[in-house]
Amino acid sequence: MASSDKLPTRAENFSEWYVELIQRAKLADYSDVKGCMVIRPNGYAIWENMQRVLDGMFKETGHVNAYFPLLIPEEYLEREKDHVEGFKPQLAVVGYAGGAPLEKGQRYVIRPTSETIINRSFAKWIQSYRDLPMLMNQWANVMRWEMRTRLFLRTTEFLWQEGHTCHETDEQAQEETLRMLDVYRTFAEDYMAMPVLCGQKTESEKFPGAVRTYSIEAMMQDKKALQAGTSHHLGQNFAKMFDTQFQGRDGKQHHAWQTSWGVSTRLIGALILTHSDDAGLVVPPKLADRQVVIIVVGKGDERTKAKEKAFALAADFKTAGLRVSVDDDESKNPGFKYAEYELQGICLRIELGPKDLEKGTCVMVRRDAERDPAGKPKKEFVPLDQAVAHAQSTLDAMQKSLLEKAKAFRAANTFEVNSYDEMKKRADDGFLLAHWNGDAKVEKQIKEETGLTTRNRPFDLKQEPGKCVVTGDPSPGRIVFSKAY
RNA sequence: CGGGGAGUGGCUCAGCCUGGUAGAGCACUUGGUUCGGGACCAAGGGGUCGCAGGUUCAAAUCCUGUCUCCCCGACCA
Repeated sequence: MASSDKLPTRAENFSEWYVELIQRAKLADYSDVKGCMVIRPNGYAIWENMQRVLDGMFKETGHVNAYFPLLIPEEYLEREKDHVEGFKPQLAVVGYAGGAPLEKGQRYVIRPTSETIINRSFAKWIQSYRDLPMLMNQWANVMRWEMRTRLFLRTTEFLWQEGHTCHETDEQAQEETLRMLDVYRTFAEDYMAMPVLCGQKTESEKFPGAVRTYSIEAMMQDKKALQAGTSHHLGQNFAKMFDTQFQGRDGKQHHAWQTSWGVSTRLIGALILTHSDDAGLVVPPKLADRQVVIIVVGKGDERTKAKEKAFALAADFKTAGLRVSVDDDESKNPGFKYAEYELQGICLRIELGPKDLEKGTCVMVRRDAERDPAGKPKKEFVPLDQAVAHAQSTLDAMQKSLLEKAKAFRAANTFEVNSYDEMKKRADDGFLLAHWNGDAKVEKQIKEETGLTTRNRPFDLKQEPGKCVVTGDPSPGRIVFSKAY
């Protein structure tokens, strides 16, 4: 088969590699609706695994799921000044329904996020401090009109979860905001094998209507940053606009302190951009839809025997809790299948053929195995009776190794910069840790002149005073600058 | 939204300049031979040429508009 069947390499054209990989691995497809995508079974399966894990984590931290309407009265959004200002350019509005135009005041926006409509309900449900905290989450689709879209990373409609909580005090809301940020960090690192920087966003980068916004920021393989999740302390901003009040322990009425937090199908984009290679998709075992595929090799009687073994082996894998399938399709050559399963990101490939039957072994190939100069990955010959145990330990090792590799990559592409010149020179080099005086105008100037934006001020970055790289003004500590998605 | 590129069977593209009844490779279907890194032979199926107007006896081809995708910017998860 010709080279046209290969993906463009990351070095050749990173964007094209990304787009083609998604389509060839059958993760998603374009639709006829501008800016919207179809998530195909291979992609949706990853999302389902993410949902399952995250939902479990939300439940463990005391949250319950609910569902609120897709359509929000236009007027609700207008109540919170920053909120409407922030979202106005991205709204899709329903202005025609039931066969007739809707008057202003009757129109609906398709939710870009649900703080407003959820507060209408919270206001009814909360009377006393005894009703608090109220810890809720919804899995939903949202719509934000975008100028430029990219599969998974930015689409007009996307799937996400949005957590919304109410608390008695500022401190409790703050705790919740950070607790959920930490849940996101755990998920990113332990499941996605994607290291993230947890920290606070600047004023200009915060959520419209929030008091403070925190984010997890990851570094993609092209060294650009990706905001992978956000957690907001909303203060009493929405509570005041929607009268979300409770009678406190002091007998007086108080507005609730609120938080909201979300991650979206963008995480799938993050996963791809973090781990995948020139052969195709790489998915960490914990999130992979199919962890193991057993490919039957051979012909005639030998093939029949290999097939029997393969199904027996698959049954053992299933018993051990692994997600496995057998491929005994005779119309495709093994070589084709190897390439195809690499493209689709199956974590572990097992080859089972005549030579194995003779020796009582099978061949195992890790998706992230080292490759020789010809591009062939390293193969392991494993006795059949050790196959399950070996596969399990291999998948564990792969999960760890992906995280380590991503960590090393980030470390190798993170730099302290001490002058504006240096910052300009290194603009495309990754994460730049620089002093900045905190002035939004300077932040904007840097963005316009270099394309660099502030990502966040990481909690674990030691804050030592210094001088702003642009103005020379005092700076409380370094903040992360980077080009970003 | 600005600059650049592209839309022709599922995919990659030729044909367009110079209008005349739509092609190739891959993929797909069937049969056979193969099978440990993208197999081969044979026979088949599949396209209102992105969409809408216009010019013309005649439009994939010329003109106008429009939509979508890709790349580079501005806005954003």
